[in-house]
Amino acid sequence: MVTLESLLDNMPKKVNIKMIASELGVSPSTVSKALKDSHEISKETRKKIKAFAKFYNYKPNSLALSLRNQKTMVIGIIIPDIVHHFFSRVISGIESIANHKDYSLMICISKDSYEKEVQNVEMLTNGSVDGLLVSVAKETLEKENFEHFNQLIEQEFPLVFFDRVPPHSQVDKVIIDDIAGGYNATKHLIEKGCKKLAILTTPSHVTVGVKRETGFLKAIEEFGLPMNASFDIRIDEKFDIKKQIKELFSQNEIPDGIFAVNETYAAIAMKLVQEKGLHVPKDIAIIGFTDGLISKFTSPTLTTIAQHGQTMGAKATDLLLELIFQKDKKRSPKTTVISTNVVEREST
Amino acid sequence: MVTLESLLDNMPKKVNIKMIASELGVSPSTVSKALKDSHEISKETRKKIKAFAKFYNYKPNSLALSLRNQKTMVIGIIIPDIVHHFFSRVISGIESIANHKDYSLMICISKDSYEKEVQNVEMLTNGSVDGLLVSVAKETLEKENFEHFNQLIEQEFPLVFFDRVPPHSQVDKVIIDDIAGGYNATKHLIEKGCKKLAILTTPSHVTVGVKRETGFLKAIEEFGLPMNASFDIRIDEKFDIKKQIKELFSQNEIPDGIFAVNETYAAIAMKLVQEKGLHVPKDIAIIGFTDGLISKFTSPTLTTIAQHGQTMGAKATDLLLELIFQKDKKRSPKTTVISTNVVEREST
DNA sequence: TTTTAACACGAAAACGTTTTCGTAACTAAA
DNA sequence: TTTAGTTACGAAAACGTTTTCGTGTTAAAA
Repeated sequence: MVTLESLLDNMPKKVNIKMIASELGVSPSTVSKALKDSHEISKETRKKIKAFAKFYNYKPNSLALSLRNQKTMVIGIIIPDIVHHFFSRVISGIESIANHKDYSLMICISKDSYEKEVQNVEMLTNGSVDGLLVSVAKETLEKENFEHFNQLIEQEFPLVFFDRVPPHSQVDKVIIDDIAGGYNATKHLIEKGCKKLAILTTPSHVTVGVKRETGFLKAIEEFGLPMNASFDIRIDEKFDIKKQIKELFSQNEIPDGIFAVNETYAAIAMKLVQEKGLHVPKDIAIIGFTDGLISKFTSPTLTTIAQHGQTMGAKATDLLLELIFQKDKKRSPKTTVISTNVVEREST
Repeated sequence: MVTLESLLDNMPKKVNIKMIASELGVSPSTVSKALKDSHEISKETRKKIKAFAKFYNYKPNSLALSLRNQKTMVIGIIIPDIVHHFFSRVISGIESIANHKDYSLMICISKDSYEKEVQNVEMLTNGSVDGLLVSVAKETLEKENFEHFNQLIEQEFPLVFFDRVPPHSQVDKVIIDDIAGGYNATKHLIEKGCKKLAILTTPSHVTVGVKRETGFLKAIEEFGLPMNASFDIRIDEKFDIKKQIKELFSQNEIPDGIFAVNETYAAIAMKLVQEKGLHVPKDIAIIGFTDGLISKFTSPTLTTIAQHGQTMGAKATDLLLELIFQKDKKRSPKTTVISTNVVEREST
């Protein structure tokens, strides 16, 4: 007679339905049905099979399930960088929704490289995931080559962009209201009495930088302030950031308010201002853009525009799941805008 | 006659080998072989099939491949939290190695919950990944219940722990040399002239906190300094951190040097010291533990013990890949220790 | 002209599931 | 006693690959 213990010894690392079936002298179909409590199978057989399965800690193989069901319960993510507080927060937001609906996450990092992004897209869309969440690599935005995404869209593959999105295209996306953010940041500086505003921004292919500057210029114009061209610094991260920001203070006239389109630029600018012997916010007020950690720990603490990365991730996931479920229906792309708000601290 | 264009219209979203085979009037086996350039297939047939496949952008389905080859080329990761600079760096390190060897990443977040961790382990080990990289949840460490991992180890499932590892167990792991780190941090403070040292640490179930304190105490003893019990603050993050740190300054005697076992505690402590009207480092020197972002932007900047998260991720992945490849061979568990170093800034 | 070898391909099994369909055995109704 | 209806299970196909083995055709050697 075969005891459970002797079976234990014979059983290899991981049991599957076939093994259970042959050990119990039934067919795989019977086991499968029994484990799902199908009334096609007699009570006693069900009980026996379930007990056996539990004892050997049987768990269905997810690859086989995915192949069979034509769905993986996995969401793919492509981000430029993971060592970035904003993106971590987005991922956290994605995870909270995904986890709640029993989806797992497969994360690829493009390192802002076009080639890597293409590879990642190919990798993820060959059956591994049910849908894709993408924040586009800088290099891709520079090249303006979105062919790899267009293919997916043609194939009606569930795809949602977030934060860094392709321009002018009809796609599903979740973005920050960068224009309003830039506007509000600038307005905040103006309300604090600043008259000579500078902006630390990104090269023109980075959409978010451009939009924040648009808001900045809008406010400047609306409040009738002059715009000094040399107060418009576009930082190229390929070179030394500090040096580029220093340009701002090497002129005969210096600003009394600085709007930085991200936290790092703001923090570096603040250090430089202080090194110059000037006081923040008395001599120069500074406002940043992000919801990172740094702002809370600088001296003085940094006023910022909060981006709500977590919300962005959650919304993007909601939208993606919508796409996954009503895959058949024809629909027009949807854009969700996340609004920002000023978090006032000591630097303004 | 069937033209390529007319086929295009008929072709559904994603082509597979079967479709190619039937369109071209050959068998699936022939297609598969042709695509691998097998000399079993004639040159002309090969050329025809490859052209067709390329035109329709055929890519093999990875689920089917994984099922067939019994390997997924995916590494699973379970971490307590992703919005944490250290863990992001570890992931970045993992990714760099994994990517280089054509592995992808599947990331789960335990949120420091035991239950979630168990779910994540089950999810990932049902065929989805070839190996697992785990940093254990706080709750699991508290409960000291590692049954879910023991099962994997019995099954000889490739598994490597990093940073937060199960204590006393015979497992493969990569850890920071926390004792040496704590020792060196303390020694650094002593060399800077501090005599009354305080430590901001974690509850005793968090191994890393305990180890850093062990190093701290070792240095204290070695240099013959007194240890004031009320200078040993164990912070429980369930309550207000700031309030707990304040305890340190509410006594009649206050320390002249503080060792914080992480960056946040250090930064908060520094703020508090300054609020008290005291000077860092003149009145009180502070050293932190981490390689986060905050340290570089506080005023004064924070001296820290660098943890090299990226290196940790890379080493853990190296080890895991080793396990995956020599899965058969019996071997004894290996522990890799990452050494730390003092990064001196202005706070000491 | 027969045997051997090379060539070019197809059939089938396998990876681990689920589900549809078929059917043997038994029970209940006609 | 025949018919109809359950009950309880198994066979087989399907998801998309790869690979082993077999085989019909042709060309070269005997």
